[in-house]
Amino acid sequence: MQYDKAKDQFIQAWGTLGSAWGINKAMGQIHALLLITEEALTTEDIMEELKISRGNANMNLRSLMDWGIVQKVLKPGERKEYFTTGKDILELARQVSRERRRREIEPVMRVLNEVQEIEGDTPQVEHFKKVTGDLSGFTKQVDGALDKFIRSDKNWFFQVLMKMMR
Amino acid sequence: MQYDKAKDQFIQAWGTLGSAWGINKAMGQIHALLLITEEALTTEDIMEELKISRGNANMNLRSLMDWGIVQKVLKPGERKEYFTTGKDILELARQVSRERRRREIEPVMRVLNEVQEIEGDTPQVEHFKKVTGDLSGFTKQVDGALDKFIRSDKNWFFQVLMKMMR
DNA sequence: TTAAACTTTCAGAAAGTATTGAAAGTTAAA
DNA sequence: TTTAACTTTCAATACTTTCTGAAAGTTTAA
Repeated sequence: MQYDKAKDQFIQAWGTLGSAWGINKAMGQIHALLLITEEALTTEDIMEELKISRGNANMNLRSLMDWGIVQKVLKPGERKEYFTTGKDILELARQVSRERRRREIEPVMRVLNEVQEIEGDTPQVEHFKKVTGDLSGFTKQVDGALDKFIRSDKNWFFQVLMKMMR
Repeated sequence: MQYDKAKDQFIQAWGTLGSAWGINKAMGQIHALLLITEEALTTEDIMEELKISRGNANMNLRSLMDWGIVQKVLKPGERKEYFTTGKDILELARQVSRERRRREIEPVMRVLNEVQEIEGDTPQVEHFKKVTGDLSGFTKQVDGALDKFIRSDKNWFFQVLMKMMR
């Protein structure tokens, strides 16, 4: 396979994966492009490579920076902003976990706790408490594990995987 | 809090969580409704409770059945179809993991493997191989862990969580 | 200052998704 | 059979998200 074809396939796949998990396709594609490019790129480079508009590129670069997975690089003597992303996959996974935890797990936990404060003792209410309680318990466990992962180093992750396997 | 309010809040939250993870909102809401309802419900019950059309209800019930998390219940002597969902949260998590693995992780792994077959030995190509290789390695690890989880029983899950924590 | 180089914003357009409702299809009792 | 009860499909529409391009904003150098 040729480099250009492989590159394109990877960028498309990363965009599609993003979409399936609720992340803007262009955001995924920009990230993919930065991942496979060693040097930092300008907005124009990205516009040209991905055939997207300036507004689109700018907006998604901001989002990627909000997520903490793309950094701005300023080159001495240059006005233009360059962008790059860390190439450490574990660190990327940690950052994504951190953000999704904050954005999606936390709000759900808040609701689960709130609805537990329900009045009454009909079977209906009991069942509701049971289900949301189970959900809350499970979510807390996952959240705790995620937190551990986020704070962890490389060794910890592989050690856990080893432990899981045996 | 009153039951009706809690119920509504939970249903909305579940729908919103679904959206954030690329799952149709109505699909999430139907699942939430079935979760907190002990008895199986008909399409009409669901239409009425969630104020959605027959087509919408039917379509999303089919999707939930495709995902393997909602079951059809046939009541003797009745023509109508009833629907219900398992109330075991761990089992739900396993089923969702199974499906997302099949639908999203597998295609990405296929692409990552394909693009590794790239020709050339320029620094560009080397870097591409490095990054996609890392990604592939990480994905395989996660996939393996997920597979283990999917096949696991309740005990295994909690044991792993305990191991992670220490 | 002014002007040039660059970034951000945002209204409107396009594309993508979800939803409706009614017609077509299916099934089982009469 | 026929009919009634029910489910599925699907074209049309509504809604949401994404994208564009140009105008407005900002920063730096002259």
